[in-house]
Amino acid sequence: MPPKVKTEAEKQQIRTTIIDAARELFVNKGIEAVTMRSIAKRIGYSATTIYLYFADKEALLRAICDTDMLKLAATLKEAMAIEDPVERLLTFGHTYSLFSLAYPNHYRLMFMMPRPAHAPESSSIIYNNFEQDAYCQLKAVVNEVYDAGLFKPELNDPELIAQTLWAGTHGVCALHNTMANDTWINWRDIETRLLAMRELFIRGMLKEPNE
Amino acid sequence: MPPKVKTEAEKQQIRTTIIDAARELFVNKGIEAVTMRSIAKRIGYSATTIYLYFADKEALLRAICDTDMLKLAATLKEAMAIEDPVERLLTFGHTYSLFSLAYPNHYRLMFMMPRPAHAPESSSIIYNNFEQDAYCQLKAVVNEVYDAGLFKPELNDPELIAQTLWAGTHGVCALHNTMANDTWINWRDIETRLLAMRELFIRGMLKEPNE
DNA sequence: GATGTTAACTTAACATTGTTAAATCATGCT
DNA sequence: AGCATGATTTAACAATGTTAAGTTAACATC
Repeated sequence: MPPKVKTEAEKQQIRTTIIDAARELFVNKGIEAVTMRSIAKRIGYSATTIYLYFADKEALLRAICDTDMLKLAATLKEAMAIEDPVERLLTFGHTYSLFSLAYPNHYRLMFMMPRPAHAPESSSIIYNNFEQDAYCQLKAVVNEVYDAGLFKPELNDPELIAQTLWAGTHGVCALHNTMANDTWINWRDIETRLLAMRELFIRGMLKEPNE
Repeated sequence: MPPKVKTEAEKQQIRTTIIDAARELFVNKGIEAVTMRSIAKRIGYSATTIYLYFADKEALLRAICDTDMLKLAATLKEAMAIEDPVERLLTFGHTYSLFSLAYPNHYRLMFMMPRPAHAPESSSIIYNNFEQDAYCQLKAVVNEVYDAGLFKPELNDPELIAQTLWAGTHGVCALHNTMANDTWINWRDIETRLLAMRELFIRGMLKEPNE
């Protein structure tokens, strides 16, 4: 029973319905549970219908990825309200970490799996846009701390600072994501490890109070 | 033409033949190229023969992983020759990074993909063994620096220090592994980023010369 | 030395996957 | 009424991991 002539808005609606179904499988059953047929069953469509809305599975996954990038950016934006720039930077990083802990599967998809050449125009995200691009936000926060002269004088490349901060935080989150259940390592509590990394940033990047 | 009755050594030989073939596909064609049939073709066996030596594909992959863990540990051991403990620690980390750059596919398999519950006895690696376990080596190096009193006094948990060092280094390596070709980020050179992380460690963890 | 047992290996087959080509089906237009 | 068209499904294909059922050759035993 195909009701005919779908408006563009209705098509978009179906797109998000598919994305939501895929995301649900994804979050609950893990990444390998996302099969085209299972998604289709969940929304009462046939598997091939998905191909009318997404080129292939890869495109669907990237669409999920994009919507969650937007969600991450929206979440991070809340940290922007904090006034003190240093406090804002630290909270920004911690919010990012909490996101990675709350949505481990999304985090893996977004930041731990190889992207296929990633043509930017095939993405619905506008990069270098403050509202949509979390990395852009990070750069902004870092720049404010930098312009306030609060980083150690040896550090003179804000973009490199941002990339180092990201790498350090990502390292804790990613190792936890992958190896939290590996018993051969006597892991400290994840909050402890995040705190240790934050303190490393403070001691290694920020000026001493008297400097 | 099955020549009969294989000694245990011959069986082990076939095991490593399979592993080597799988590794080769793996390194050159990427991780998704490792299909049981392609491995089999490469060594002139039938695909099902592999199942006589490995329970399933997962077990084969973990076997590759294990042998490369050993290779990593052996590589890292060279850094142990350095006398100055701080220099040794830094070189240790850098050697680790170079390994991750030289063998990105192995690195992904070893440290970026989720392990299935990872029963330690199903692994051929002896954990907490200095010769075979890279993390154990890291702990040893960190402990020496710690015992020499060269870390900042706030840092009083060597294992946490080790985990933070690992996380920071892993973060740079893993982000590079995943996103090196993402053009929406103005990546600094990978060597520059590794250096920045090392300097962060130095400034944030080690005592000042005059302390 | 014939015979049967067994280890090593292969062939055939199955279920599941992503994906495409062909068919169906309902609606809107003329 | 009839037809064109878009939305959807069914059927089918190729590839994958994996298992079950053979096949073959070496060894042991009589």
